[in-house]
Amino acid sequence: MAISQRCVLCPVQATSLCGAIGEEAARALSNITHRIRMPAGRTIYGASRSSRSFAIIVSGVVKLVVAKPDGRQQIVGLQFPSDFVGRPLTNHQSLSAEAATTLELCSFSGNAFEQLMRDYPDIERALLARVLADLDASREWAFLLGRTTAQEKVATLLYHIAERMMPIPSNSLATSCNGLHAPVSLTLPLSRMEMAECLGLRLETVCRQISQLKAQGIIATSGRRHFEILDMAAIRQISENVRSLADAGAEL
Amino acid sequence: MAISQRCVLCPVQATSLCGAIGEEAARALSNITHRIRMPAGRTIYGASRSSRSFAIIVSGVVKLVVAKPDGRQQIVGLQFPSDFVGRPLTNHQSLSAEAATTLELCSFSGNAFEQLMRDYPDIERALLARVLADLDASREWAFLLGRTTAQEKVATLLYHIAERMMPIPSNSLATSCNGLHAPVSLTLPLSRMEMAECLGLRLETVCRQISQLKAQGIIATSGRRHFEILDMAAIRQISENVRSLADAGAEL
DNA sequence: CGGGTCGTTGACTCGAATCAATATAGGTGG
DNA sequence: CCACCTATATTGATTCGAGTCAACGACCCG
Repeated sequence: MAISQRCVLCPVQATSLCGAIGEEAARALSNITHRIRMPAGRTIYGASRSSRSFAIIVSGVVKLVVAKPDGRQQIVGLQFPSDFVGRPLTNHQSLSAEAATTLELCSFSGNAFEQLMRDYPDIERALLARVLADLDASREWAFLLGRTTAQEKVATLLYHIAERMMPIPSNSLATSCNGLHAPVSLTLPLSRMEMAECLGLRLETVCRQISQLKAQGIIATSGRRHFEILDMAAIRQISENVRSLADAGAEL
Repeated sequence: MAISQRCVLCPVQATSLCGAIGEEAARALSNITHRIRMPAGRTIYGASRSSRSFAIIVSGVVKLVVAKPDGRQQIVGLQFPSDFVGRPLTNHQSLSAEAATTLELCSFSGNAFEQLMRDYPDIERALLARVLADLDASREWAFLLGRTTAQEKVATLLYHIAERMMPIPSNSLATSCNGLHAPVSLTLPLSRMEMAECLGLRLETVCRQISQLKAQGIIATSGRRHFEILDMAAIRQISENVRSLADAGAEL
């Protein structure tokens, strides 16, 4: 048996950390995991909660938030299914993680996981690879925050989310949009307010940019969170300067 | 002999990656390193240069830059003495690293280092710890870019640089400023333009904010890059919302 | 000492924030 | 199932901070 019974049906097994480590390590890891669900809005960890546990996202979206005493806050990362959530090797958290949508997590104790990292170097290696990718993504996002217009910010966020929320062939988005305009349909995991918090904008500005994209016939919306990208090429073009190497696999 | 002959005099040995790994690993690492110097402005690595090598900064400052074809660019990180420079575990770079000042590096081949990581898990562990700290710092910086005024940005940058450029007792800054206003003197490793690129501002805006801080008697300048922080408490206060856990050791 | 880069200051513009009013979605209870 | 109610979202009018364009000044080099 290659992978544990309980993992064989897991939809993210192949693309998550567990799929990047050896058989033995994967089996050891599966022994300390358990599935948990939580509703949107729940805080997974933060400056307050010090109980250390980590997780892999099975379904749903997690937002990483930097919040200051005066009320200002900035979403500094989104984590999607197959991403790792948590901050190993420290006891104090500088940011908090919240469920943006209903979540299904494959969760495990922080201490047990850190012991496993010591026992199985390939777990540590796989985590290092993910953290490095997160770091690249975070720095790419810094460019977005510092150097782009509101229009580019909103278009880029839509593009990134579309990219990560698409069903498998992970790069179907990049390829499909080179062909003709097959409209892409997606349900955003974020409210307008949360989009604004991602982008360093106010929610009114996000609204106006969305309206403008609609007026240009580039996107269409129905309901509050359902979007259709009618002209993927246009979205790509608007955000083109922001996605230098995004199609190479960086997260968020 | 605890550490190699050539490392025993190294000023950053204790605080860099080499100081966080075992004796045997440190000796193995010292065998593949060599000191190199380079002038300010030199590109260490980037989308163009694909020759993979890594380094630990002995003296000087490195800036990590995201640059786009249309000329916009954003500095997404500063690395100081004892920091690790390079991007292991990938072949393509999404950002470039440039010498902000004259540099002295302890450099080593990427392939040799990655082999060493496999042989000595504590090297991998130490690198993971550093990358996680960089990730925290990068996310903290995202808050700065997305949610603060020009004034707060400039004050925070000055504070961060002062923090990292201070001679040893690493946290002398935080403590000394709780006492009376012992003016701190520092030479910035950045031009106005580079400060602006760090902060997502224009250089004129950086100038105006510096002038304003001078007018308030909080800082004084002499020459282009020499600064004195006359009122550290004020600098801290202006940037207070930005440094939630900065004193806990995050880099940049 | 002279020239050129870098830094500073000023006048004006513009994009996003702010303040305010209205509209719609989507859940709740009747 | 429908009408209501409240969150959320949208749009409008205005303000304000930072950007832009331009001129001037100072530092540092040869």
